[in-house]
Amino acid sequence: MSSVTTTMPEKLGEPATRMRSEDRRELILEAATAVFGERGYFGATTDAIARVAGVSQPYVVRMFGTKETLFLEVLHRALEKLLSTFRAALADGIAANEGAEATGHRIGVAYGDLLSDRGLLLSLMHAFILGSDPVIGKAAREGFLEVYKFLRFEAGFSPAAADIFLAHGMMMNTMVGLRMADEYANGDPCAVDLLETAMPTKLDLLLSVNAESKHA
Amino acid sequence: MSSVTTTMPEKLGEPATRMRSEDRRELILEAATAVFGERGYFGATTDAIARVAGVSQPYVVRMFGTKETLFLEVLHRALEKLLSTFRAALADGIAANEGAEATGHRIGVAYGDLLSDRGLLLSLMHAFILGSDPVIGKAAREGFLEVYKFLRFEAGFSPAAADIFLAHGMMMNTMVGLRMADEYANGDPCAVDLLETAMPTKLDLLLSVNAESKHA
DNA sequence: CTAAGAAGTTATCGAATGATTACATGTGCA
DNA sequence: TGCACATGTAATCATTCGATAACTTCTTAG
Repeated sequence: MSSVTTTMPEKLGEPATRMRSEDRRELILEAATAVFGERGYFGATTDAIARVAGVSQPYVVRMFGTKETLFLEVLHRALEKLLSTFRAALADGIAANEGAEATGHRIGVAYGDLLSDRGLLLSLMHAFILGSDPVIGKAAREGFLEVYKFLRFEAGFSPAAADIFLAHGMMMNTMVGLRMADEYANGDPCAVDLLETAMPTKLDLLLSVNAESKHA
Repeated sequence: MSSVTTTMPEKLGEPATRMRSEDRRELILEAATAVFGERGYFGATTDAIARVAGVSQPYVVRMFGTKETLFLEVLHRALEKLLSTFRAALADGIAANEGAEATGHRIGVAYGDLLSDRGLLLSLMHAFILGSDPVIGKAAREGFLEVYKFLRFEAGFSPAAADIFLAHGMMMNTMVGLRMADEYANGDPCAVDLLETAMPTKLDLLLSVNAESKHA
């Protein structure tokens, strides 16, 4: 959930502090999500993931079998978290006895909250544009359709509403991936307009997350 | 412009037919656009690009110096073509004495036409989510802002209109990258809804392009 | 206490990749 | 014609990367 920098570096070389493999697994998945998010599937190395997670490279590989399997696991987790966040927002909206539109807005806000984890949304984005890959592409398509089906059949969005929602989601992801907030900080007035329009109510969050992950 | 498959394979091993280096350069850039689009900056190899272009791998590297320079050149060309296509549409709209809204729609149609080159839009997308890369990220941000400024200050879009336009563009790019049209062909009714809503009037084009690039 | 299993590491391997060098061949111009 | 340059290739190199093997150390059940 929190930034990767919370992980104690463990001074690699000295064995990492012992941990139940289940917990270590979570650390590695978190690290992998961050690294895959920054560099994509091919650009990320198991060694970089291992360093961020504070373990040795072979440990990462052995725990997940292959880099591809690890990526698929990251992708699966990201979609799971996305959908569970959406479902929670939907449940809140229903509990509050809101109309459909208010609940739709609530899910949009929930999406914005996911921005605090750059890696999560960017790993998804990277997967989404690797559709040609026989394995990753298949998983990405299925995942995307799962989200679409949630919007349509659980949240009650019309096709047009789902399209608009997803389009703005892709736009926000792109702003995050571009690190457009850097340009905002640099004072480009266009970047200001762009971000303020594309990320309503979420700009402060994006700026802080962006600054936080700057020392990578 | 046209598909990469139009390039004669040249039966590598036998020297490629002689050509002015300027023309060969275009062939390589076309091949690079396709390969970078499919696999991204890190996933694409200079060897794969060379094979598609019908030349040897060292030739590609020597002509552009480094893979990074080649990618930057591809990125630059893609943005140039995008903007020149938009400017042409804008000029047509002005010549036809249309209102602002009709011209906006015309530019949207022009964007749809760019879908016939998977590589072009997907290379852009790959660049857009590599914002953390010091070199590629910088170029990608500048390029995106250039497009934004065109919409605002040449085409006269409001910030909100530009946001919506770009959001739908990112959505269409994502559909292309996901090869969602495959799922369409597989008969998933949700994929049908999704694509028909996201790519109005462009579905037939997408499906044909997708099918054409299937034998990769 | 001790043996067995769990948690990690070091060492290393083979394949892939970007890059360099040296060489071959075609082409246009004095 | 012949030579200089442009267009290309083959051979090869050093790194990097994912993966495997073999070894160490901690923990815990009996």
